[in-house]
Amino acid sequence: MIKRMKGTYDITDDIGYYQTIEKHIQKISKLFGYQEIRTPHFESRDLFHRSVGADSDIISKETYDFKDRGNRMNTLRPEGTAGVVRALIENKLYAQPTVPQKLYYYGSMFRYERPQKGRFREFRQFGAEAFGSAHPSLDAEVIAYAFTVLRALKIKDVNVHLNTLGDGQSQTAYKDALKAHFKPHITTLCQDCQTRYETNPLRILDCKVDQGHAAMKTAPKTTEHLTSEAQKHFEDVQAYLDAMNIPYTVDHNLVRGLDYYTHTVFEVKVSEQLLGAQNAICGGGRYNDLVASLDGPVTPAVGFAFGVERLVVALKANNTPVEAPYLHAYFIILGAKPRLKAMALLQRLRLGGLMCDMDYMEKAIKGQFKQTEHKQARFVMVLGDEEVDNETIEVKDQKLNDRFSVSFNDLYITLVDKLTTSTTDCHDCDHKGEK
RNA sequence: GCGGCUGUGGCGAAGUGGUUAACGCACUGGAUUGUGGCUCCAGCACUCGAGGGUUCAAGUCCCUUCAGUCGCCCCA
Repeated sequence: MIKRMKGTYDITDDIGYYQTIEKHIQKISKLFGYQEIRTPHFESRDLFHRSVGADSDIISKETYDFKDRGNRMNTLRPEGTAGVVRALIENKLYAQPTVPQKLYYYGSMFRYERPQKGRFREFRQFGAEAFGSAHPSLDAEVIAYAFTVLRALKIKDVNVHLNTLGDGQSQTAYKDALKAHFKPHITTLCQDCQTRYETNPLRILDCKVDQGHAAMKTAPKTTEHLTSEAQKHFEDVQAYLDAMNIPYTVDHNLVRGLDYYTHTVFEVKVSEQLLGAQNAICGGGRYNDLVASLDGPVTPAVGFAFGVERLVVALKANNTPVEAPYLHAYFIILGAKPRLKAMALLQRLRLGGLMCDMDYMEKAIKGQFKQTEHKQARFVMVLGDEEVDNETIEVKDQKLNDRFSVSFNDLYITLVDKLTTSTTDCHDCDHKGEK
């Protein structure tokens, strides 16, 4: 038997969680004025090397690369920002009259990693990017946008961690200061931190092993090396967040793994109880230099990305109700002539907007009734020769535990009437009940 | 790339190296029934992730491998 590839999975019973998430994403994105963009699942390998950073873990050991028959080097996208930026430049979206350009995407990303809770090799991200404005109010809007999505999904216990990396000037000054600070302690740091010292000294700050190390407490803070503009930007972002009542905590140890961030960075975490080790559900920040570094015009930008699988885990732990399979009506068929009639009735009801189904297995009546339970049908009808001859059928209302007879002619209007006047609505469909 | 745990029918889950691999749910057929839902009867794994090995004998021991799961690194 051929099995699915490591780190992939089939969405079957959980489809309701994804549909719920997708529905809310579309709705909230419209509220914030963001338009969907769909870009390819694979891009030139160079794109990711130049955007995410060739030295980053994602590029150095996690990409799916393949050479195609034309000898082109392709890479399955490991994240969404690079492709969106490429599309912005290639399609000259930056020149469009609506500014800033506010875009969102939803789709699969690919990273070659060991799977664990909330982590897969093919996984989905929902992300947003806003281009063209360096104003701190846009940083705050993007964070509010992410926060509102979580609100809509009713995910509790979320915590927005906020930090600034400053502009390029601030970053080099800070990195130098960090290296100078840790240099005398280097031999007492953990193995990972010793390599981090060379590759990315910022990462030493959020090391779990050296958390309690004495040198950690006295380490210089990002804020101490900010230029005055960068400092002002960070304060303004916070002022806008305060004005919008978005809760956050400033976390000076927050650094991010992608190379392109400048100024604001943030992460949304949920409790570890819910998600385990991978409790960062959303990450993002400002990247003012990326568009230019990919040969576009100088274009400041800010964005975020959600891990959809992690949202699903959180939703489940939260017992958030999601859409479940449901039918308005089910026909139980007894014989060939009734089957013919049922097909005709079914088509009419379906065109009228009712979700209907019937037996196709020639099951015994007992088995057919079982199906009505599995498929959660509100109305159940038994269609035999007698019913066909009389053009009348008895309908069982499973919800109100009621039964009544109607002619075939009145069937549709009667069912619609019942669906729209019952005291409870009939799940998520076009026939909402009046409450 | 590294470490822990796990791998028995559609699902859950027993199984001190020794006859025909428990049981529950689900499913199928039948009895009963006011057209099912309760109850009763019957059926449903030549096989224990895969491949080797030890043994008279292996689901049970050993090795290899694959997969799942959780953690490290890193990230969503």
